[in-house]
Amino acid sequence: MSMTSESDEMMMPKNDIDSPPAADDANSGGSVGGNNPLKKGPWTSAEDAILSDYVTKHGEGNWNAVQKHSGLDRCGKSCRLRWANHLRPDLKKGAFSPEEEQLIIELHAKMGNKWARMAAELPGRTDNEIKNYWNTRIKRRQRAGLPIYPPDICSQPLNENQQTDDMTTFSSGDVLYPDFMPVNNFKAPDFKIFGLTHQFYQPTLHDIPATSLLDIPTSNLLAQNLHSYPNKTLLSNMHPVKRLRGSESFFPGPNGNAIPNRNQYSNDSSSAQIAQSFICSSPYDHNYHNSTSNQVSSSSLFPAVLIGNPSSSEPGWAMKLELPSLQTQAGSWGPPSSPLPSLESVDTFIQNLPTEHNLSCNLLPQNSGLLDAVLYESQTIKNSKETSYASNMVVDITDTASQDLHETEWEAYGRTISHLGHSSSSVFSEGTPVSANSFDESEFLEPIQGCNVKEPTTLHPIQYDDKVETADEMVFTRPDLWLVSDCFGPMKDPIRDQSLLKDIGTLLCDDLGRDCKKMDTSTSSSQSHGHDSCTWNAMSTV
DNA sequence: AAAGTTAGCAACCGCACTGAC
DNA sequence: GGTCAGTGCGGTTGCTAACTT
Repeated sequence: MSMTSESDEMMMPKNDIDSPPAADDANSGGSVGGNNPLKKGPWTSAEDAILSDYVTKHGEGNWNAVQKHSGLDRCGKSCRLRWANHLRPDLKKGAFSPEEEQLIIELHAKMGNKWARMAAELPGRTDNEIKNYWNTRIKRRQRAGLPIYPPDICSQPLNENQQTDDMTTFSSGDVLYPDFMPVNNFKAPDFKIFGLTHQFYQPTLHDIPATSLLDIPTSNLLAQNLHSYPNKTLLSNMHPVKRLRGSESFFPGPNGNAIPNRNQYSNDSSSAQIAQSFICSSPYDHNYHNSTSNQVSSSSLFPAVLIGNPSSSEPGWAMKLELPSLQTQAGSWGPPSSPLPSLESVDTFIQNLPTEHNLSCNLLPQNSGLLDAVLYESQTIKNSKETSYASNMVVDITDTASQDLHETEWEAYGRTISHLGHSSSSVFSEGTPVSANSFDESEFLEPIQGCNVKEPTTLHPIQYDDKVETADEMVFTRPDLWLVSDCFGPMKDPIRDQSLLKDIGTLLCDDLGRDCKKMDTSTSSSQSHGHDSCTWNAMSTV
């Protein structure tokens, strides 16, 4: 098929011209947008000749001048497109070769929808051409029920340059997760932050409140995260439940070891049941601590991933599977046999991370700056050993009555005033948009509190990294505190750290509230998937 | 063979962003 | 800091060829 200019010499589509051209408009030298009507539609060979001649004589650039001086009734942008996509002498015509197709797949796996960058890697090919090819390919494979990325692509380790590139693009907010751009109200950058979180501290998946994860359309999570891991392609053709069944080592445990899938997920229990298990079984469920290596509480698994929606076998399911995003890193994380990064690889990754400050600056694309302040503040406080801490709240965190303390603190949490003067009390009441599906306070608190009630009277040691954190180092049951504990290491000074953590938690929640406010205005119509995405945004940021 | 449908492609549009002035 | 040109990108439209009924 050809729609080249050779065939459209006589073609004059009905919409070809915006308005009837004046006889001598072409040479009037009128400015763009003036009285000079601009032609639209397919280019004729005559126009091509004019444009080619002009560019040959004057070179590329200043495209509006082309329209002015060449006599073409085309806007500069159209001229540029025509030249770039069809008239450039170095353009390669015809179908993509298998090598080119392979390269496109690989490039897309690395770059996502960066068509121009991909085109730069494919001499003679244009970004538009690649985009059209890719979109067509997606549709075709979607129809066929095939994964977009072949297994060999998914399992290919990335070279160091790629990793570096990914690190730099990490902050750009538009590279790593291009394909899970807002889909069903789930924003890609949030996941990015989530991924970072797991790199920033040791991957403790139970840090993420099940409630927030449950909000995310399963297909998104599965597709955008899990299936970005090396053997996602294999998984993508499986029923969500079967994936769990088939993935022997699917999620990293608290110490980075893969957690074997639980047998209970091998049955045909509905996703709702599974989801319920996550809601009720939080990180604070003592079952976690009592879990054997083969019998891990569902809370310690990556919750939303497991909440596979059986209905996700719809086309959209496959569609969302081809997400390069995390793959760019996941690809470097390990062989296909270990879908999630090994602890070693994560450690390596962490070692390559920039400084904490850089992290906050570069790796949190959507941070509002408040998190920077938090990190900066925390580091400042952390570094000033001799500084007496402002907080006078003396808490014996090893107190056997810690459960009461937890609850008390949790209740008081909303009233905490941070060092920056932010009050978190308004986080949910003011900052969070309240709707039937949105993330409201009670919805958030209840599961957690309910789980807090289950706080074991006997705290079991938790294997973390190379050390065992004892109960008195891990008394906090709030996810934010737990997280921060992970981030900043074991608490050496319980009093100081606790106050610090409270501040950070408060600030983060304030940030959450601010984000929610912003998003409330922009996503008010897209809250049909449980909690609004800002919830996930904020929580994943945490 | 004709009509209807679908797939693929070229082109356009709108928006966002960057860099030069 | 504002304006403009250029660029990149996602989404969409419109057309034609191929396919189906």
